[in-house]
This record gives sequence, C-alpha cells and structure tokens, in this order.
Amino acid sequence: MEGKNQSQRILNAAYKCISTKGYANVSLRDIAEEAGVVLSQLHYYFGSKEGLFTEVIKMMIDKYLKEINEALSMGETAKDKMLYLVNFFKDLLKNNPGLFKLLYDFTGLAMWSSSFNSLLKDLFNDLSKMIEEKILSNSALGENFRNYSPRAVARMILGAMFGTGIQVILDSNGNEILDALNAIQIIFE
Amino acid sequence: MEGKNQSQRILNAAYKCISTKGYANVSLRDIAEEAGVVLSQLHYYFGSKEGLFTEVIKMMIDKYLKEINEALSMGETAKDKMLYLVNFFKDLLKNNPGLFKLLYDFTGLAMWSSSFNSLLKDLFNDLSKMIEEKILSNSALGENFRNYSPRAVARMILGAMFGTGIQVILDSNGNEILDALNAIQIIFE
DNA sequence: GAGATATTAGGACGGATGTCCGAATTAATT
DNA sequence: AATTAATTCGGACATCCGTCCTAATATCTC
Repeated sequence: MEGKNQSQRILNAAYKCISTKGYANVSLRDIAEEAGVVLSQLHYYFGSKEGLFTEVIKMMIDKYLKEINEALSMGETAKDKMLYLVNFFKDLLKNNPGLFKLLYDFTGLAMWSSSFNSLLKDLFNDLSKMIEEKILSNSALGENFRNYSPRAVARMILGAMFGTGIQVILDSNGNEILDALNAIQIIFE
Repeated sequence: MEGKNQSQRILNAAYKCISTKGYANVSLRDIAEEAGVVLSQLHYYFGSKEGLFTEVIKMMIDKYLKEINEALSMGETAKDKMLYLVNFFKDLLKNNPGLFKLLYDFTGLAMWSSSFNSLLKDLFNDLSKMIEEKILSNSALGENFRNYSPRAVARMILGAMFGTGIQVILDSNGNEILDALNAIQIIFE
C-alpha cells in the first residue's frame, strides 16, 4: 500500500526531526517513530545513518537552489534584485526557520565530516555564483565595486545573510535583528 | 603536585578536543584521556558534561571579547578600524581556525539548548555593540549610513565576517575566499 | 604526628545508539 | 495457482555514553 511512499515518509520525518532538534540530538529511532515506521526500515532504504543524512542534505540543497534562484529572477536593477533576495531571506527566517536551522546545522556537521563537506561546500559555491551572475554581473555598479571582484562581493553578501540569519535565530526576540538584513543593501546605495 | 592545575588541564583538554573534533563527536572519556586524567575527575571538578562545556564556552567568549576589543582599539577612522578588524579576522581564520570552529560549533549548540543559548546570544550582542561603538559611532560616515541604524549595520558587519568565515573554513583551499572578507569594506568606500 | 579534609583512582550502573539478522507478510512474475 | 522477489516487522547484538559510588591516596590543620 505504501510502496515508494515509505522511503519518502522516512525522508520527510528525518527532515522534520533534524530541523526541529538538531542532527546531534536525533536518533534513528526518533525518525522511525516520527515516520510511523519500524527502525530496520531506515537501513533497508538508506543503508546507514550517513546514507539517510546524505539524502536529507540533498533534499535541503535542492530547496535552497530552487527558492533562491526564484528570488533572484525577480527585479531588474542590482538594487532591486538585492531587495528581493533580502526579503526572501527575511521571510524564510520568519516563516520557515527550520530550513535555515537545517542549513546551519549541516554546515557545522560538514566542518568535521569529510563525507558531508563537499556537499555543503558546493552549495555555498553555487549560491555565491548565482548571486554573482544574477546581481553583480550585468548592470553598471558604482565605482566602489571596482576595488573588489564580483566573486568576493558575492561571497560576502552570502556570508552577511547567513551570519545575520544565525543572529536572528539565536535571539528569540530577533525581530529587531531582522532589520540588520536590510543593511546589506548599504553597498548598493 | 597538580592541585588547581588539574581543573585547568581538563579545561584545556576539553577546548582542544572540541575545537578539533566538534562537540558532538567528543566524549568525556576523550577529554579525560587528552588531559591525562581519570574520567571521574571531570565530574569532580565540573559536576556534569554541561557544566564543563559551559566553562569552555566562557573561556572562548573571554578570548573573543578580549582579542576583538584589542583589534578595535587600533586605527583612527572608521575605514581604518574596519581594516584592522578584517585583518584580525583573516589572521584568526588562517592561524587559529580552531577558535572559529569552536564559535561556530557552540553557536549551533545554542540553537537547540536553552542552557547555552543565552551565553552565545550575549556574545553576539556584545560583539555587535563593540563594533557599533568603536567603528560606527563617532566619525562622520557617508550619507548611505543615514538609512540604516548603527545597530543594524554593526549586526550586518558581524554577520558578514562570521558568514564569510565559515565559507573559508569549509573550503580546504579557502585562501581565495579570504579575499571576500576585504569586500566588507565596500560599505566604507 | 594524628585526625580531618580534599583529591585521585578505578570500576560499575542503567540506558541509549547504530547495525544486523531471520522470520513473516505482501507484491510481482510466470 | 505456484514460485520468486520485494518489503515489513520485531528483536537481538555489541558498543559507547554520562553518571555515580566506594576505596585509596595525598594534603592540610591543629
């Protein structure tokens, strides 16, 4: 009756558990229970804990690439596009903080595990490239930009969002900090 | 012969273990062995794992507040001070990456554990306040700044360093990404 | 020096975790 | 309908973990 659904339900349960409690605080038994499935099914479908986590990470990566690509297709000028990107990120932090927590958590995991390192490294690479190409490439930017390569600026923008985001998450009343995200646009003024 | 030294050796060992392998991959037995001490000594001096980790976090916080305060006391203009701060951070990532990894790791821990949350939240608070007061307060900044509160800009600067730093750490050949840190100064051009 | 206190040492405990295995059930194929 | 393959289930396994307890040793006080 379940068929292929079973593995998808496990994947969704893993996603939910990890984004709620953190990868270090989640056991395979937690995930099995959340999925309404017997423990051994996780190994039947994903082989190991690492295999399951890998799939969750890939799922997360797809979401980020897709959603940010959408956000970056809005607007015309660099300033406009940056506004759309910032607003997307503010909305993400407010209405779907689990997705950001997942990114932060797995990025931390990737610091110590070479298996996950390349996955996350590639994601940051792709995201910064998207920012570079869609925001910083075509339009004629201010003279300030001539001192820094578009690649470096894109990395910094991505880092500013990420690093400001964690401060929002950390502070339960972080709504005020959300305004700090707008400050990224200072480079386009 | 050891006396008070014993607890300090445990603390140093914990610091070393966590900054090398990550808090999730370190057991009290690892720390005891690294310190050359019997397991039960950890509970004798620190009561529990949480108690020990708390002290390690406080030690880390002291280092950051002290070192960044020093970096921010250099230079005169906002642009100069920002350069000193960036160079301090680049030096940290290059020569003492373990300290940054520790910050990232514990910040992730603070997302899930309310016990550690306030410690890290306060650290980010203090650091952004230092940046605000020492860089953004006195001097007459460009007109761009009137659109954003100094508090928000400080948060964003801190976030940009933090978020760019993790990208450097993630990439084993991250020396190129180090240049992205310079791009933060684009807001002072 | 004797007694009290603080520290060190070693081991045991209950519980949790990832993994694996064999049987039962279901689905697919002929 | 019979045989084979795929899936589901329940439980066992070895191991590791944080914590706790008791005895031995060192340190300090008078």
